Amino acid sequence: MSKLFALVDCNNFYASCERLFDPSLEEKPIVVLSNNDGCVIARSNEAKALGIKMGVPAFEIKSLVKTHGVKVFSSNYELYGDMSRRVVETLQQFSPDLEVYSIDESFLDLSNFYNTDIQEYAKEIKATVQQWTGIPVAIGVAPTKTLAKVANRLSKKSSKAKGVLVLTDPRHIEEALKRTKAGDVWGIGRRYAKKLAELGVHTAWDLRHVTDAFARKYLTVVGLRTVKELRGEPCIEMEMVPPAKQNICTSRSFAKTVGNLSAIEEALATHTIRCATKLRKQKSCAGALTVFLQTSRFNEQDKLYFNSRTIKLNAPTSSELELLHYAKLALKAIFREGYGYKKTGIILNDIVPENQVQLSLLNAGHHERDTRLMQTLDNLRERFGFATVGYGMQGEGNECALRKEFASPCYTTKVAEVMKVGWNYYSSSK
DNA sequence: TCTGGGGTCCTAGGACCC
DNA sequence: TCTGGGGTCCTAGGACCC
Repeated sequence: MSKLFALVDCNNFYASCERLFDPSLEEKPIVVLSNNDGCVIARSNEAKALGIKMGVPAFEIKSLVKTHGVKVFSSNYELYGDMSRRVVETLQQFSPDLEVYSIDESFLDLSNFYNTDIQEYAKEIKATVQQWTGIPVAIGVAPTKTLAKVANRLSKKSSKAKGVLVLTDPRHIEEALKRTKAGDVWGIGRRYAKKLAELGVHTAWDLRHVTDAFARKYLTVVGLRTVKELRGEPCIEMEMVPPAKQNICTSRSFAKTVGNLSAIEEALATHTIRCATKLRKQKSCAGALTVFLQTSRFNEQDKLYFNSRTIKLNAPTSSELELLHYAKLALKAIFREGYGYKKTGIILNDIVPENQVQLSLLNAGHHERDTRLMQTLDNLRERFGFATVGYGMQGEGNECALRKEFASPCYTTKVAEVMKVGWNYYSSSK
């Protein structure tokens, strides 16, 4: 039986979310900025029409913002996460076989609907999401995921499609691939697009017709899969259950450069706690951690520095007390006086399911006590917000604090009662 | 002055083993 | 003196995604 996939993609997702709470923003240019209000990561159609490009630094669009009254927002990931969940819940009404591909995209397996009027069905999905969540979406439907991506993209560009495009007829597929640049195909990035152009492959239609050997040689087995998918042969399966992450990372840039160790320690402690929380959420333990520290990539006069340190743990753990202890050691090992640092972060590696961790007699007692404490902390943070419970080491200084000049109002106010546990809790009690 | 954050997969090459 | 070949594991680097 033939396969059929839909890709549902939220239009200008973050910008659409911000617009939801303020109807006066309808048809106004909106941009959403990255952490630290650094660069543009989402734009409404009106902002795109002004020529504001994805990823440009915020300071470069200042005059455009002023002259055209562009509404600027700092990013609010809690809001976007919440809206994303509502969109997914709505989509689940239409097919139980759903893959959440990213915060604003989901694949639906519609193979069982092959003989129904798929165009009408897709239109109904689009209208329902709009009505239930207020988020506009575009839908592409095709026999493979890669072709569904192509369809989705064209559905937004064509005024006739109005956000819904079904590609099943071979003549329509040919037309679509001829109108799509090779570099706009899912899996073909900037480097490959350049290389392909040098080899005479310019459109998705060209790419569909390269030989397997050519694809394998220049694009590896991954690219070969892409080429086959363009031919209509499904190679990329639905992933209904997201696999556990093999690496978990938390990092942030500082609003200003920072030179002293204790301020960086505070920031790293917060990153470590966030990272450990993600780790426990997927019920895993980490066998190693990597801490990195770097100066700005952009400031050419200043001395550049990047360094990282990996520490293997005696046994996999999800205790943030233990992780904090080693993160601090790793940071100390790579910190050098005399630099203006811009970013630090932690990566948890060698991740295993928590129920696979062998308890040695040595760490068993510690482990049980830590596990109970971590559960308590997770519960408190879940109920009252992440800032509820911290440690002395996180400090109150905000030398490394994020800049968020354009935050939208906080509709759900959180209780912020700070309970302090000493920085030395772990090491002194060991 | 001001430039994000968080992931995955593949390949080539070196170390090491028999 | 003769100096092979196959396998595994690990890591760094490069490519991609949103």
